[in-house]
Amino acid sequence: MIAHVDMDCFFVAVERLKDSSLKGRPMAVGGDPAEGRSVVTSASYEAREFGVHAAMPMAVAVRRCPGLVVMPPDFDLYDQYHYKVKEVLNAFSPVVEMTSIDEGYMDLKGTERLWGPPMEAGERIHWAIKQATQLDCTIGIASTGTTAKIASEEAKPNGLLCLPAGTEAQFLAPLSVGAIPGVGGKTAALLESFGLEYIHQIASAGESLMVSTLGATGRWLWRTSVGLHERKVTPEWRRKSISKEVTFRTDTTDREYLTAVLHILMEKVCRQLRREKKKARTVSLKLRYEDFETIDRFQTLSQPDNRDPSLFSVAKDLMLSAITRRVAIRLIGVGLSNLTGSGHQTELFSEKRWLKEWNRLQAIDRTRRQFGFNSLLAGEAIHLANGQ
DNA sequence: TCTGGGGTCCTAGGACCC
DNA sequence: TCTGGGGTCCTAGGACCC
Repeated sequence: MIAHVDMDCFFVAVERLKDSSLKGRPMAVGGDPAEGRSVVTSASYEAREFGVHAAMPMAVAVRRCPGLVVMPPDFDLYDQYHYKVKEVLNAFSPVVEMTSIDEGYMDLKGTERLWGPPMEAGERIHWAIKQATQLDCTIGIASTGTTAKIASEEAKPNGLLCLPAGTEAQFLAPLSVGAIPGVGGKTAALLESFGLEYIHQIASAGESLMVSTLGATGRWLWRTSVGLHERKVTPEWRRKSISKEVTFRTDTTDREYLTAVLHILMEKVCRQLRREKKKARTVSLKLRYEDFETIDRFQTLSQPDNRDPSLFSVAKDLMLSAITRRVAIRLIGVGLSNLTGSGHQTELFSEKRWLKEWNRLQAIDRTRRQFGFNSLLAGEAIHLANGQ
């Protein structure tokens, strides 16, 4: 059996540990509404009663819920609690996969002798998390990870739902298709256009009909609908990309400004790349125009690299050729993917210049760790750091 | 009402190779 | 004249998740 553990209103709950006067009040974690262009990251149940939910523009949230308390996110603290939760889960099973900051899967196979049957294990885990963090969570347990996740969603908040093997389809039947992880608004609307509104309707449509109309998507939808879709629990997660993006307070057409911001973003992304001892072969650039049209441009290099100057020049060229419209830009982002372990063995010996450059960047990274990011900024980024 | 930032995965077409 | 089939890599776009 697989357990899915999901922390309840995670960010809000952690904020309330810091400041207990926030308990019982409608609150949200997210950007300051006065700063504009921010969004709700996490909303308390009290705020949800006013129609406030995650991803809602903060300006709208404040309008809907006068008196909403807004706290800025404190990701370092959330990270600490994330690790506490992970430690608890690891004490119960060797096969644990945290899939985000506030949820994870664990395989309960072989834990019965220690922790009892699934329901009992679930109770112990629930209690242990509360002891270790003072936080509430909800646990779903089922024969597959996907069904377990749906179960935990249904059991919120502070719940525990264990589906005995064989009862999955019966549990899933009355739920709407949107309860399936991976089915968002667009897919739900598409399914509805076929007359598929509830999970049991997908189940009774049959596998072959689902496959013939929706291909591979139809297959996993059908398998999910009858509780057969497997989701493996894979403990070692490996990051596949690193990216940074910013939305401007005011849209801009100024290419020098865009270039300078791009430079800062690339420095940050490269710093993280080197910290993780990796190299990247693909550089990506993202732009969002003021009308929300969003484009991506990619370039894959023949050799992986981790130095900002060369990666920046690729990103800059991508940006200059990507800007084709005369519309102002609201967001710029840069990403690195096709990551490999830094594997600098060959170059290290064959190319002295490369080695020198690498050592220089290492020194810069060290300085920044000590004195903060803005203590060193190269060329095009400098005027921004000087408080423009 | 006016839309963040960090990610993953899927699809589809074109290039290229055998 | 009409023209395979499969595999892999790359790019662009989109959906989705927290």
